[in-house]
Amino acid sequence: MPTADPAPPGEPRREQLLNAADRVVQRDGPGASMNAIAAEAGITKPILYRHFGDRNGLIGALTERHTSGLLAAVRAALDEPLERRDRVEHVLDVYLAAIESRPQVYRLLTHPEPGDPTGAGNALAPALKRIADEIGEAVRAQIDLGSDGPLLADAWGRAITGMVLAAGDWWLEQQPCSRARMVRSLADLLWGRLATAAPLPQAAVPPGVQSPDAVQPNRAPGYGT
Amino acid sequence: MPTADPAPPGEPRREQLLNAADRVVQRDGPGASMNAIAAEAGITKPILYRHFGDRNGLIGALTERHTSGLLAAVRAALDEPLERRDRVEHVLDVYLAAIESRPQVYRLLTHPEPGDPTGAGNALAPALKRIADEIGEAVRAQIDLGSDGPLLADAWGRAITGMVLAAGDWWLEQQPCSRARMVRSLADLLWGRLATAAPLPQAAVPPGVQSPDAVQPNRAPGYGT
DNA sequence: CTACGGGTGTTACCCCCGGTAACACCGCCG
DNA sequence: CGGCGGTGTTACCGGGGGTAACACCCGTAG
Repeated sequence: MPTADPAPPGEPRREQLLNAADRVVQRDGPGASMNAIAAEAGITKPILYRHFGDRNGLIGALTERHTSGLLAAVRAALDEPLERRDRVEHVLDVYLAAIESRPQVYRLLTHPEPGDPTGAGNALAPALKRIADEIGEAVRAQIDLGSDGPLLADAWGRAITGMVLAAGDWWLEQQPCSRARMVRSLADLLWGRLATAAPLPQAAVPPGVQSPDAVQPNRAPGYGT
Repeated sequence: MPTADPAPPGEPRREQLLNAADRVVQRDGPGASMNAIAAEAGITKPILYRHFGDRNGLIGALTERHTSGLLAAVRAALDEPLERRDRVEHVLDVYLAAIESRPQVYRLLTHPEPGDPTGAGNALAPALKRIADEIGEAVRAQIDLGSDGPLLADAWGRAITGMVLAAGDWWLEQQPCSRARMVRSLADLLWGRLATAAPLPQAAVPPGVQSPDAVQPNRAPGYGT
């Protein structure tokens, strides 16, 4: 009994398939099989491959949908006319709110399939790489970091994104506190509270210690400063 | 011609198999197949499964080996009697040095297989979770953060680990600067340089703006502070 | 000497996954 | 009418993780 679905023409086939894929991913998490997605769409695999080439194509198209919203929200938050601390908190809040509202989608965006044996650089999924670039761009445009600017902007973009990824993952899993408090905690970290907080008494460093042999580079050819 | 290898008894079988697995992972990266590992060891799959149960068992045993070294190094760096900034830089340097010296091992530790469809919390691989705990422990023991201490320690442990993971990944891939400079960049971020650096002129916020509607929680039931 | 048990090893198989080839049907347009 | 593009199918391939069943060696106990 083929053609059970009259195929509403208002929605092109591709969109239908993506919707089906979306449903399966929401249910089974990332790693949903092509068979499962095809079954959910009421069809068989080859059609999926015709439309999307391979699994990456499908997942890519799927993530693209969800990424655009998150990315736009982050970008907007980065350009908000607020004081710097408030702007940073706003960005953090936008991200945490997004992952809180749709955890499965978030997992799809942040934990792509790992398989590829080539090179490195898989810590950040494509969607997150774009966020990292966005943050780097904002830092470069808004903050004066002297001659180190370009390097710091890129490095910090990755660093902050990874920080929020890991912390957000943990927060989502454990729910140890409210979102607002999590936002403040992370902003505090970025604001150097780790550096300025008082030491605990018994942990005080014996006075006179400065910086003996710490951080002696034992490898790495000397380029850069 | 079986029993080609006289099986040196000084090294129990299990260690031999792990060594073979190690070689394959160094060559093929994580995601090396059980067949490949078995072949490298000169045997066939069932023996591997007898010794390690399943793939996770093998990979687990393999990571455990390498993790212990890194973890011990980080722990030692965290307890170094240095000024706080130097201690943090030392920890960062230890991590970056480790991933720099053996990238494939590092990839194995940081990017485990992603497949599991259960819950969330996969952003940090087990090895990194342990590092995160270690950092949290150090923060809790060494720094006075008032009543927020426990929460901040755990959150920051994850956050810092994720930050270094993502930044380290990028640094390893792009090699944009020396290791020492990367260490300084990240420490600068943790030291609040993002907060204190001067704004670029054209990005100045119109005076009078304070913190209007930023960070308005639109979801999340109100627990926590 | 025989019987046993544990460790080592094998072949052959199962199921599922991603991906593809080959073929079939419908409907539209020249 | 003939094509042609889109939708669909069944059947298959190679390779992945994982397992069942069988075979061999060898040291030890009766």
